[in-house]
Amino acid sequence: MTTLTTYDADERDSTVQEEETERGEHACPDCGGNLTQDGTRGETVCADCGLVVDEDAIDHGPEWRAFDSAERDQKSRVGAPTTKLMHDEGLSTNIGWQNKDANGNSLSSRQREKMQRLRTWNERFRTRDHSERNLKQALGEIDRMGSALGVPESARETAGVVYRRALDEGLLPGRSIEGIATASLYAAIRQTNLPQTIDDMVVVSRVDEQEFTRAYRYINRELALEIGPPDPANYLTKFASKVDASDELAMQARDLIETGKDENVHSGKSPVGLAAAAIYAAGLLVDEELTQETVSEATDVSTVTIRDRYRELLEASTGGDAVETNAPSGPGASA
DNA sequence: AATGGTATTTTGCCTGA
DNA sequence: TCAGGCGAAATACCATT
Repeated sequence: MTTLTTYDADERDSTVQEEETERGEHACPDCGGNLTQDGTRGETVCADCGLVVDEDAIDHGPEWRAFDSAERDQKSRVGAPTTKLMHDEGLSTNIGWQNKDANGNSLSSRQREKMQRLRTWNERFRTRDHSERNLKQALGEIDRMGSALGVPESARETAGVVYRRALDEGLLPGRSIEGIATASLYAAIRQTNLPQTIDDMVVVSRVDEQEFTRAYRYINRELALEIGPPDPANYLTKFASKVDASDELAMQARDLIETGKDENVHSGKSPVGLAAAAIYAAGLLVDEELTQETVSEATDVSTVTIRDRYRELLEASTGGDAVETNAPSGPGASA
C-alpha cells in the first residue's frame, strides 16, 4: 500500500532500457509516478495520480510483427494506409499532368488529347456526385472536430463509418451535413466509451446543441446503433484529473458509482452530474479538500445537483452495506 | 467560507393530437 | 409538427455550521 513515489532509477535503467529509451519521458511531471499508455483512448495517463499527460498519441510502430531486424526494415510502414477519413479511402488513381509515357518519352498529339479526356473523366468520377462531395466535406469536419477534442484516430474512423452508413441509408436529405457529422463523431465517442461530453462537442461543432442532439438521436434510432446512456465512470478519470484528485480518490469515486448503479441511483439522472457528485463524495471519504464549488466549475454541473446526487450516492453505499441509518426517521416524525 | 435547504425558472423528453 | 405535461437541472436566494 505504499504509494510508489520511490521508484529506483538504477533498477529501471538496467532492466528495461532497450524498450523505453526511444520513447522518451516516462515519469509523471506532477507526482513522478509511472506513465502508462491507454491505447484505446490514445491517452498517456499517470498510474499514480491519474493525470492525463498526452491525449492524442500517435503509433509510430510497425504495422505487423517482425521477428528480426531484416524483417523489421521490410515491414515497418508501407505506403499510404487506407483510411475511412478520405471519401474514397485514399485508393483513387490520379493521371499525371506530364505528357510523358512510362518511359519518359513525350506523347504524340493524338495521345495527348486522349490523356486529357481521360483526366477530365477521371476527375469527374472521382468526386462523382453530391454524395461524394458531401462525404468529403463531412469527413473533413469529423477529422477537424476529432482532432480538436483529442479523439484518437480509431474513433474518428468509426465516426466515418457511421456517417457513411447514414449516407447509404438516405438519412441525409433535409438535414445538415454538419449536424450528422457531429452526431456521427459523438456516436463513435460513445461507442468507444470516450470521456467527451455533449458540451465538449458543442464547443467545436459548427451547429448548435439542439440540431446536434436531434441529429444524434435520429441516427441512433435509424441506424439502430443501440447506444445506451453513457456510463458515469467514463468521465471519472477526466474529472479527477481536472481537480487534481489523487488516485485513491478516483478509485473511491469509481466504487461509489458502481454501488450507486447497483442501487439504481443513476436511472434518469445525468451521468455527468453523477460523476461530478462521485468525485465530491469521494473527496469527503478520503479526506481531500474539494469544495462543491471547485468540482462544479471543473465539471459544469451546478452545486445543487452535486449535493442531490452525492447524498444519494453515499446513501446507496452505506444503505447497501446495511450500516447506521438510525436517524429520526419513523412513522409520524414530522413537524 | 462552505454547505444545506428551498422556491422558481429553464430545459429536454415524451405523448397525444 | 405542435402543445402540454413532467422530471431533472439550473438559478437565485437564504439559513446553518
